[in-house]
Amino acid sequence: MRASDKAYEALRTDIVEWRLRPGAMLGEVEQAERLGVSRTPLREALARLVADGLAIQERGRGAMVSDVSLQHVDNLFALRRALEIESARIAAHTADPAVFAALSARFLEAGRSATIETRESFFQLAGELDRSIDAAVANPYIEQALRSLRVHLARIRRLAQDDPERLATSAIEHASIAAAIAARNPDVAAAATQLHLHHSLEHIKNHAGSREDT
Amino acid sequence: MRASDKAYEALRTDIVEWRLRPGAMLGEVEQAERLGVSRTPLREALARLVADGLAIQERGRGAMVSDVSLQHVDNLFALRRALEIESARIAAHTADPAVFAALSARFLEAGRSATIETRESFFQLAGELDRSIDAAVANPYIEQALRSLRVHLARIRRLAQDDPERLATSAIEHASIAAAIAARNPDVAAAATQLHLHHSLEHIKNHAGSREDT
DNA sequence: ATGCCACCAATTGTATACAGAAACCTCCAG
DNA sequence: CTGGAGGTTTCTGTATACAATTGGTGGCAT
Repeated sequence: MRASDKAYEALRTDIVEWRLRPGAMLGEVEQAERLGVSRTPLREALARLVADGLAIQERGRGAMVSDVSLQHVDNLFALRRALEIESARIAAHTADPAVFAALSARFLEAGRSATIETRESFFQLAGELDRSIDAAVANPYIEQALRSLRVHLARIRRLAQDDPERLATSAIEHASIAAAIAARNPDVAAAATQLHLHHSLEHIKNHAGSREDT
Repeated sequence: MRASDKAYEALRTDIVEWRLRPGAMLGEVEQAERLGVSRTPLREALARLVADGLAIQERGRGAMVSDVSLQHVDNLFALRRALEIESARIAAHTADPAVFAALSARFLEAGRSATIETRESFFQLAGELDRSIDAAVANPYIEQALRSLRVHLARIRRLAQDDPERLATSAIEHASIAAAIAARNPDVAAAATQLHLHHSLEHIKNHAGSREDT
């Protein structure tokens, strides 16, 4: 693996998992020494982070971890609506019903046994649905836009305080999306996605947690 | 201006305007000498092109200008539908009616006097509409996704053989979009955008030109 | 006391030198 | 004549040295 890739992955993970907080300065020399690479590959990594929108370049002072606020969350969900609803629609046209029927069943099962311990496995299952939709959409342009979007979503996930109740509801909503795609019904798939996004956003806005942990 | 920015702009323009054809290899040393910069900033420029999807990294052989085909056009328009329809919808909620009413009138005027000579001024007007919608949407995430999209659209524009008739029709379609936004009617704005995209895609697919010019 | 200018320190931006890896060509063997 | 292996060559990937720009700080003048 290239050193620049290693540096990029490390920095992105640190930012997404809030080890590098918004506003933190990313000095080239400092980060290069911390990650054990030279300034050249680290510079490339920083450029990619800026392109992703995870950092912004502060002229003369280096790169800074970009800010997150509820206003940003609204903006992010507007993009999410545009991309995910259309993706669900397309997937409902092209998907293999068996794959999504199976996913739907697994979501229903996850919804029945939702506790705070199953949180990680639930997110993994949601990731599987994402990948299955990507595969059904089969559109590299949409895929790239979604990949960029999901990085930001993973970062603001920490803003939401997930309780078992919300996880269970979310699982059922995911199950509905998968079921609609399996049924090859684009309108229902779009509606289920829109409903899920609405509830998800409402939950974040109503249960925005403080950031004093970690 | 930084040397890396200069190299990026130069290469992007060369690719968008088909001076660098799909499949062309972009050797670091060769391009660095051609553009009069060192390998380090050129490398950064190449990384940005790869991130944009205008080039793909060929392991061991450097970067290659990415391919364009009718299949890619379909994929690109699927993303365009997702982003532009939602953008039109949002703009119809927030826009200043006066701005878009004026744009609509200018599009109608452009549609009446459409010749092959007014082609460039028409594209400039379309660009103004894009920027006005961006300003109304006021969403950096969507804006970035649209910016990336428009680079690809500018490249495939050369695939379409624009005749005065299509330019006139397109102007009227743009006028409808602007008018719907001015009227603050999201559904009509979305419908007008969808119609425009459909016609635009149909035109490209039916009139795909050969690429033996320039 | 406050505002402005100049200097200084630190950080980014660029260039070049070096190392490692991959592709191509050549030569040999079957 | 064809296939494979080894070497050569050219490329990318990395490190480091140097230059230029910028932000901060201190002093001076008003």
